Amino acid sequence: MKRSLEHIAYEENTEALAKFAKALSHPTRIAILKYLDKQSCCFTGDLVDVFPLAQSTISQHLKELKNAGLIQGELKPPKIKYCINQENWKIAKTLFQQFFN
Amino acid sequence: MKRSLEHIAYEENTEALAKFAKALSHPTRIAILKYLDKQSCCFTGDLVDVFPLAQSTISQHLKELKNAGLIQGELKPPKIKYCINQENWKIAKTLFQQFFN
DNA sequence: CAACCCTATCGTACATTTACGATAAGCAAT
DNA sequence: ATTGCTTATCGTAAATGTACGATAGGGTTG
Repeated sequence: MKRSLEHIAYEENTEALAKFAKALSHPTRIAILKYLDKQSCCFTGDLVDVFPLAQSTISQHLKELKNAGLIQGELKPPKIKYCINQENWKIAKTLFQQFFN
Repeated sequence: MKRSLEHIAYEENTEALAKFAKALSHPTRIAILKYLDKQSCCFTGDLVDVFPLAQSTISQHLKELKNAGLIQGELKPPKIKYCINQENWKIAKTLFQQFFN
């Protein structure tokens, strides 16, 4: 990618906002979050039933949402229950609000 | 990418939101929009001076923002004046607001 | 029309994303 | 310990994204 070696010094919160936006940049992930919000929580398998995507693909999207901090998983053997991470959700909400004035 | 051939039928606005989020998914584009908001408008050259990026790279980012509808360009020969596209900006704002409840 | 300024586009290189099937890993129950 | 269920991870393939330098194009001015 021939990137500049030095890191660009962005303004406060710019990168945090970009990171959240990136997590939201795929319609499937938006849809997953909408689903989570509606159901309050769900298991990976539920999503595999809802979307015409492979289980591994869903798992990958969940991983990205988790990495962005927008969701969190809780072990409910043999399943994993995913919920919105309310704390970070609020942070994201605030960042977008501020950004759009 | 071995994509599914058929298009997934997402809920209303899901793809529109993802498209806006994608435009915001790079810190440089966020920074450009913040700059545009502060200055109300600017020329490509201004941004080339502000960011440590090649002119072609800046131009590419502007193109993506334009494709997403978030900015618009106006010919002011020999320059091009870029401004926020207020109409679509409002739409994006509303979509994010709705999404975050 | 020639020269100039500014910006877009082209060509290229490499990283990242998205998708799949196959396989591994974690845990409960038999 | 083995089986079964669920989910994550691996390996792979193709598309997309990000960056650069070089070049082209559009429009004004000399």
